[in-house]
Amino acid sequence: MKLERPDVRAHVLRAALLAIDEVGPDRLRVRDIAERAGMSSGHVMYYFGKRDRILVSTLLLSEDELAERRTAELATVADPREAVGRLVEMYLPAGAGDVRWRLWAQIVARPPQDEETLARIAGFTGAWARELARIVVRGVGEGLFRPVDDPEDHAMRMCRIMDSLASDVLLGLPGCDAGWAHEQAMRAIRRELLP
Amino acid sequence: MKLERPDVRAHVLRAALLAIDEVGPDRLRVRDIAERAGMSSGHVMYYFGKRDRILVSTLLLSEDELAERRTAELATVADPREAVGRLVEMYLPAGAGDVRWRLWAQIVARPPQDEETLARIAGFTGAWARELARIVVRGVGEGLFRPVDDPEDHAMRMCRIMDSLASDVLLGLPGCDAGWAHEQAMRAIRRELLP
DNA sequence: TCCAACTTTGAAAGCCATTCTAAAAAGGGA
DNA sequence: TCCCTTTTTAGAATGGCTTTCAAAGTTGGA
Repeated sequence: MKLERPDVRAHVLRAALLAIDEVGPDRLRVRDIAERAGMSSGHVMYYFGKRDRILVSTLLLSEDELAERRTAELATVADPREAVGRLVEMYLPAGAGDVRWRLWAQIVARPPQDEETLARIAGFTGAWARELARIVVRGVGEGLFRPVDDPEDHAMRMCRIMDSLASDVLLGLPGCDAGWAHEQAMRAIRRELLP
Repeated sequence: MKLERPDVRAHVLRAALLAIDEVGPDRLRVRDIAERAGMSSGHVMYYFGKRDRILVSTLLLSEDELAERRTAELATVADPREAVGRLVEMYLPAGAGDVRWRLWAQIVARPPQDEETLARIAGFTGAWARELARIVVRGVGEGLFRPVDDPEDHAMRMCRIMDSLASDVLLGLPGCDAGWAHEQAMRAIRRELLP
């Protein structure tokens, strides 16, 4: 059986996700990926050209998948209050080793240059904010939340606060674990939504 | 003339700051620092042991110095409204290449393990928030700002929003330059302070 | 069946942090 | 001042990892 070019890429990215989970994106060697994908390092390079591009592509994949899971899962939550909690839980890192967030950290430390990738990255954060705004609007409509003057703006600010909380979790600052971050985020969000 | 041990370290860190400004913390080679400090690479390693520790120490130095400049400079600003603007300007990156922020990004991507360093890092962000809170309290006292229920909490949230804005600037997301970040930060802060 | 383009491998090149060796310089105590 | 010990310094050796390369293997179409 033979895999088409895009399939091989996807296969490599899954291997990368696995490998990153085990060794972390900073210590990740091309060989770690190649081993897990069952191919040679040179072969992986043939498909991606640069180690960095593997990381970026992996983040894009991971973020794409999470976005899908997000919309799917949030669709099943009727209560907006609960939906906010669920979104926050999905957005924030599950711990200091959270793959998705460690990838983000890596990308920020060494940002891609090409405009197209940057645009996609911006799109991700925008999508999260819009999703949150949608939930808030629904909650306001149902009289569960206090009206917000600009839901998009509010949502964006909340996502920004969560970004920073995530960063503290990743750093492993004393007392800053996943539960703490969730608590902090919820407090900030509730502050504006509940009187 | 002979430099004492701590002086040599400081000398190296200044060289590092210079070097980082020129090549960026990610591409920074130990040799880049050594050259600029007028010593051999081995010698630099003798003092720091690991390249990573140079980066961490450089961030700590840079952050210490900025904290000093901050308190010095803010003491000269009478109007709290102006002081807030000044603080925001000092906090946020001056551009995508901002040394201090690129160092932060590097540290988050590869966090130090030792508790003492982490505690110092946490201290920095705390100090920023306290400084902002102090200004806000003063402004409230003078009747310039709307009263805030918990100034520390407000300040921390604002700093978090700025962290995330900084990250967008560093990434070089389309439209996210230093001016944009300043504008966004000010809007978020004013939102709660001005009615 | 044969050719041209694409895949795949494993080794070579080159770069860099880190370690090591040995020389040089300081610092004291007699 | 003269040794001896400790610290500092330079520069070369090591080992690991990305990236490049050359050659062998496949595929698909003419």
